Amino acid sequence: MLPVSLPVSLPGSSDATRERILDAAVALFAASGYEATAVRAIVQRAGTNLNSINYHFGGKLGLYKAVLQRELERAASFTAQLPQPDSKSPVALRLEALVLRLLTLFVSTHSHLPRLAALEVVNPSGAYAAGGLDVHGAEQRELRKIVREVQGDVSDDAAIERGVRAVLSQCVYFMFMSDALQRVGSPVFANAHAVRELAADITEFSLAGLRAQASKQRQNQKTE
Amino acid sequence: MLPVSLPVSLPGSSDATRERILDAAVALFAASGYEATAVRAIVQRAGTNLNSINYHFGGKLGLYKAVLQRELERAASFTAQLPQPDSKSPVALRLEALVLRLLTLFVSTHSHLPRLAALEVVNPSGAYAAGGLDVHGAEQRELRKIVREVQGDVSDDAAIERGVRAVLSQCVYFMFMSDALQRVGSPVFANAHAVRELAADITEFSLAGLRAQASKQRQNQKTE
DNA sequence: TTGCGAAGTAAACGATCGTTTAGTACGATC
DNA sequence: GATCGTACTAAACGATCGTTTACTTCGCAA
Repeated sequence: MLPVSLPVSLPGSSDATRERILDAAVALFAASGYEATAVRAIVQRAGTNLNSINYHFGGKLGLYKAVLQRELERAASFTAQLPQPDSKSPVALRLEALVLRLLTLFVSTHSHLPRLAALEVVNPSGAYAAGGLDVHGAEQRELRKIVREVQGDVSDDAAIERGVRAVLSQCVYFMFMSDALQRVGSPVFANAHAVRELAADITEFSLAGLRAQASKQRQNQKTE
Repeated sequence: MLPVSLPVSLPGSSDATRERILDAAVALFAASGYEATAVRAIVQRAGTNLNSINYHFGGKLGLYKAVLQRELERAASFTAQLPQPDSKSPVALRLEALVLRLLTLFVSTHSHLPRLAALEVVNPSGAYAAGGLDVHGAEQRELRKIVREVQGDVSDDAAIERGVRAVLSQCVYFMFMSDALQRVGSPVFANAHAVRELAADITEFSLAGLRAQASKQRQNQKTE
């Protein structure tokens, strides 16, 4: 046998090492959180030296921030290619597209981001900005718009907040619970079709809920 | 000055020391989770010796289990004195009472349990049984019953699961988010009145949602 | 009075943590 | 060809972790 250089797993250049570390780190951070993950475990998984994290990322925290940034970018580019109806479409359709977008952001089948975000929300490490809730800022703004539209004339700030919370809570639920549900054995969303069905169901449920909130609000305003 | 024995902060008997440790531990565990909490921090806050945890609880894990058990018992005795309408009351009333019970379980104004449970769900320590989701087993069973009742004739297992998930997700939302919301500055439920209003809103929203799910189900069955 | 066990204290142990320091290999540059 | 900066390696450092061991105190029973 000729001493050929192996095509895979070679130390490679700096960029390759960086990527290997990032790949190992995101898996471990997502599994156990920032504090509970040891840098020795990361470098062992990545097959690099103990010092490589400090060399390439300036330390454990720097690596963690790099991991978060990469996952955020990946998630953004993933949701960017989702269908996005224009603002003239019926509300029901726009709401369903938005719910699907949120679910895609929150269900951790292809991305580690939901898991990392859940860990950050429950136990913030400070690497996220402030509260770490601005990940889906654009989605939340659009949701507010849709809710106002459904509520119609009786819409005020408090009513909008109630509606947004009701819809959003059904989506974030999976960010926190998808791993726990899988752990218990409950069926989790294996394919994109199941996620679309879930989005349709949440939309159905929420549209009726929002209208009920609005009509209740209309009653209250009458009695005043 | 006579060498009088100080009336407060005396080491006291064993039971008093145990309670002091438990009080200090539950606050720190709830703040940072099991792993991130140091036993040295607990004993410092409790004003006891470093070895007191191993002496009274057999170790850090034993203390954690004792903390969980005490919080579970306290929460159970707290929700036990909540209004519970009999099974002949209208569904809307029973649903609202159930939602209020769930919210009381999940909003961490008077108890550390929701916070501990959120940390356990996202990052299980193993001290909880299996997945740690059976805390509200009785409530979940009753919710299933109510959902079936609202859905009426079109109710099957999958439909019930969808309904339960929709209602439950709006309640668990606060278990995970109440601390994060407070951190961001969003108004959180200071008094029992606000929680009751929230329960009424969730009930209103969910009842309409459940009925919409059922009528959709009815449509689907027709077209088959 | 003696002995004993429960409660509390002080000190140290071994393990693990993230980081630092020192040193090597090597291609590019002057 | 000497020099420099990049990538990588190996070893050690200081701090912190949970736990263990040895010891003191003290009420109570034999």
